Amino acid sequence: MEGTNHSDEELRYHYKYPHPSVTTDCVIFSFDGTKLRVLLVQRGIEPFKGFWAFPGGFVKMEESAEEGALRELQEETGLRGAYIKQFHTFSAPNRDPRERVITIAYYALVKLQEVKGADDAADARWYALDEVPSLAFDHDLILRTALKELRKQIHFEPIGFELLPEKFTIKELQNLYEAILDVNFDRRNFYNKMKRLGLLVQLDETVMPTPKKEAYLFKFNAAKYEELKQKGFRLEF
Amino acid sequence: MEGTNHSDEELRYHYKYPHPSVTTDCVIFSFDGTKLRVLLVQRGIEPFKGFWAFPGGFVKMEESAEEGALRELQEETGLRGAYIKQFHTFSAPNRDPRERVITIAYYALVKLQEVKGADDAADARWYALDEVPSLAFDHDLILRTALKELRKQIHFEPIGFELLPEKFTIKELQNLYEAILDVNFDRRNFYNKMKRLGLLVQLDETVMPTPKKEAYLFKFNAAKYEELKQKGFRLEF
DNA sequence: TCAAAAGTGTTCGCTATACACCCATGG
DNA sequence: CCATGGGTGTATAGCGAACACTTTTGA
Repeated sequence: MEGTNHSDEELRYHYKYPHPSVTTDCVIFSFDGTKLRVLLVQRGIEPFKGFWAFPGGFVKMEESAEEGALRELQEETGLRGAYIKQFHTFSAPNRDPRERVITIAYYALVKLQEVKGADDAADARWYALDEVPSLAFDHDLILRTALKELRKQIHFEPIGFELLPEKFTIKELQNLYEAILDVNFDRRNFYNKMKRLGLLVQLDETVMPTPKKEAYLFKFNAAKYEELKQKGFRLEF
Repeated sequence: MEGTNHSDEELRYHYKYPHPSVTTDCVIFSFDGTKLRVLLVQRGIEPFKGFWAFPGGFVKMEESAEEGALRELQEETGLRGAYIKQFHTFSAPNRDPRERVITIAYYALVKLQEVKGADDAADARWYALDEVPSLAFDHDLILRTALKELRKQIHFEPIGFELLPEKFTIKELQNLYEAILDVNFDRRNFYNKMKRLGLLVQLDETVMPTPKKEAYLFKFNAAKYEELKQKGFRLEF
């Protein structure tokens, strides 16, 4: 395919061989306290007009794909320097009907309360995982792949904390792991395991998540994590 | 950068915006019984002329990146359908001094004895991991990343078997895992663990790896692996 | 005073780990 | 007959999983 439909004057970049377009797409995960959510934007133009898709865009010539993904993330959520991870590059020849587009896909983990303001755009919405509609292009596949990689990743690194506020209850942490891995843990075993790992610091503060009993707040022990990482450890869930 | 230095007639592909080149690079691992090895090819042209690098090439417009990687693998080793896995896409703007090149990197696991014939090319050589010289472009980084991902992957899937012949001794399997993970296991514990997992089938055949005592041959129990994968299991090493 | 949520243990069985014994073979 | 390598076992400690008791609070 020789470029797209523009007049000749606009086609200022010439190559001996055909070149694909390269984009980044960003699967932005957040956690609402109960469910994992992803940020989708509604397409205003064809193809797939009206369909929902992940935020994304072309990789600029002077930036790396990761910088591009961070730029997309910032444009969409206002966040700088959130956790992102490249998880797969999608390159099926006809994944975009217009021209050959290869997309380098990232997932991002953001704290919902840090981004709240930015989601008042009419064309952007946080979808719970079980409410995600059929998506544009191959974005269904991208989402499935992102989830699979997120679940793998969480066995090696405590990335769950990227989705929680600074201070959180054990219950919230458990809900998060259950939402990501789609399993149920025994409350008391989860507590014991976390205690043994030493990745949590119990604070003096408490909150009343329900009007029944107060619950301690915890924060993530980053120092302990770095120490464990040196020795090479495994998170088990 | 507006393409490379060719006469205008040759530059038949025109785009409104600059497009990067997209290549695949293939880190081909094998195992010689003691050490993990990677296949390197020596560059005949600038830049990095004389340096060693991973086999790679442009992704054709009608093939996916994975198909391109399989094609590279076949050209270099003669093997069709070996195990390959995409592990990262490298996109630093100046990773190639000529023009913007983004590379989708795969690692392949091949059985050395199936490829023996193909490595008589003067410009290709199997290097043991601790003998790998300084590589062209960012291929040092690519190798480090490939190894890291291979080590992760082996915790979830028994990909080690892709590097061994059909029939092998427990000792060979242990050597392989030790080479990949760069650790040492107790011979008897390794044996017990493998036995419990049920992923091995002991054959009636024996060999004499050393002139001391005969050793049983085993083969991989693929059916058992599929069964375990259904239930969701974890390989521990 | 009772139901519901949260803090904190205990017990049991399995597995990782450390370690031991026996057998076969070549020198 | 002994050194070496390989097959197979056992004891212990620690963790995962199942399960219990207590406390606090609002209704």
